[in-house]
Amino acid sequence: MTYAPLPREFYDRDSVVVAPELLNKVLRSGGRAGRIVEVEAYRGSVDPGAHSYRGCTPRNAVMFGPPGHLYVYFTYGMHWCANAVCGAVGEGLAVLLRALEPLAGEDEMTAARGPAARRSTDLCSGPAKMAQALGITGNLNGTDIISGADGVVIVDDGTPPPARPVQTTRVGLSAGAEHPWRWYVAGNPHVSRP
DNA sequence: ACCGGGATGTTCT
DNA sequence: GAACATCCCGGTG
Repeated sequence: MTYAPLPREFYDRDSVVVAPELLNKVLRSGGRAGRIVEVEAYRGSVDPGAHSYRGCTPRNAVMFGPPGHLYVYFTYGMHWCANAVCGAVGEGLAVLLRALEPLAGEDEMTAARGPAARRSTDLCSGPAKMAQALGITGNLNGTDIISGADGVVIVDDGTPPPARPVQTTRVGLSAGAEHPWRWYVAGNPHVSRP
């Protein structure tokens, strides 16, 4: 067991390459951790579904910064979602972390999620559920997930990515919905939707 | 099981 | 003023 943080070179590539390789890595936030089982790639100026499509704004500035940082955004008036920034500075690439299989801190996750989470598959089976379960909000936007200095890090525990991940179109988009840039671990019950 | 609507506030047109 | 990388609850079958 190595539990090595993913290095900068891992993130410094196109998000469409990084995304499927993030499957089966471990996201840790303080004492809570889970295996990444569902991701989506967002691709900047070529992707009308990406927040970064129309260029840098105060909201999406972190997406245009260095890879290996966390981009956290607020949506629908109540939900936070978290991405791993990829690619070179200025490209606006990121991978949305959509679902985890809980590995540690399940009691904290359950407390954070509230009464709606009755089963372990309710804890992190969606991007906003995952952020809520792990206590990730806007105050972690821009933090370094290579050093993990602010408590959030992605590590490799030695489990390889699935040889044959399921690839589909992304969830919840109007623009850019045709691109097949979502991947998940086949058969995993913690995925947001099959 | 599946579907429809409401919550709730930031961001950008 | 509209859209929004969502989720939850209550209806019906």
